[in-house]
Amino acid sequence: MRVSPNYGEILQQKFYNESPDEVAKKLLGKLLIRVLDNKVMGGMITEVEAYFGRDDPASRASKKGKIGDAMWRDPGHTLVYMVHGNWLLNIVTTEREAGAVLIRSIEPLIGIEYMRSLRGVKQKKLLTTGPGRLTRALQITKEEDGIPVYMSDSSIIVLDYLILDEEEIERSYRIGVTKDLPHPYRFYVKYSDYVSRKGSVK
DNA sequence: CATATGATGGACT
DNA sequence: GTCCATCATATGG
Repeated sequence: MRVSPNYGEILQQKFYNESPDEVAKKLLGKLLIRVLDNKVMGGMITEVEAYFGRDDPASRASKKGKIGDAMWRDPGHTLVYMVHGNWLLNIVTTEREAGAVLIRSIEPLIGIEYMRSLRGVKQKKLLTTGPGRLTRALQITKEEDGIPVYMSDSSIIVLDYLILDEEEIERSYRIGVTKDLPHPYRFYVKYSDYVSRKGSVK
């Protein structure tokens, strides 16, 4: 693990213009920033999942509807939609193929008390570990759908921070999907406590 | 309009 | 581990 020489800089749009699994791994260790009511909150991305276009039975892009259509948006834009009563935050990847990265967990670093007030939980661990918990702590809803995360005046931004080595990244099958691919597409920071579930693929 | 379906979370045994 | 409240979509009558 090392700190990126570009620490603190906004990741450019081209960062997202790769396959979902590549972008997912690269996003681990980066900073997710949320600006709301002249306040700032966020933390380090610790857990993500990659979703592809066609040939991915778990992806909404393989089905009809506006969520699937949105996965053909420009890279680096948010994609927010509701599942099981929770808003889920994704970032759209490649311009050529449908795909997105689901942000599942972050380690709270900035504006922790503000996030706590929005979530109403005592434990820091329960603040932002889990895709639904994360969006509630950062107050992300349909209002935040389609935002470019590479623009400095956006309300959701991703900044450069850490660069992780391969061996610091654990992988497993995606959580909660009914039909998964025969390949692990969930990635998380191995030694982080801020991960919704541990466990790897054999 | 009615109902089924989740990329979930929280309460509970 | 199990159960079920949750609610935006999709789909069928």
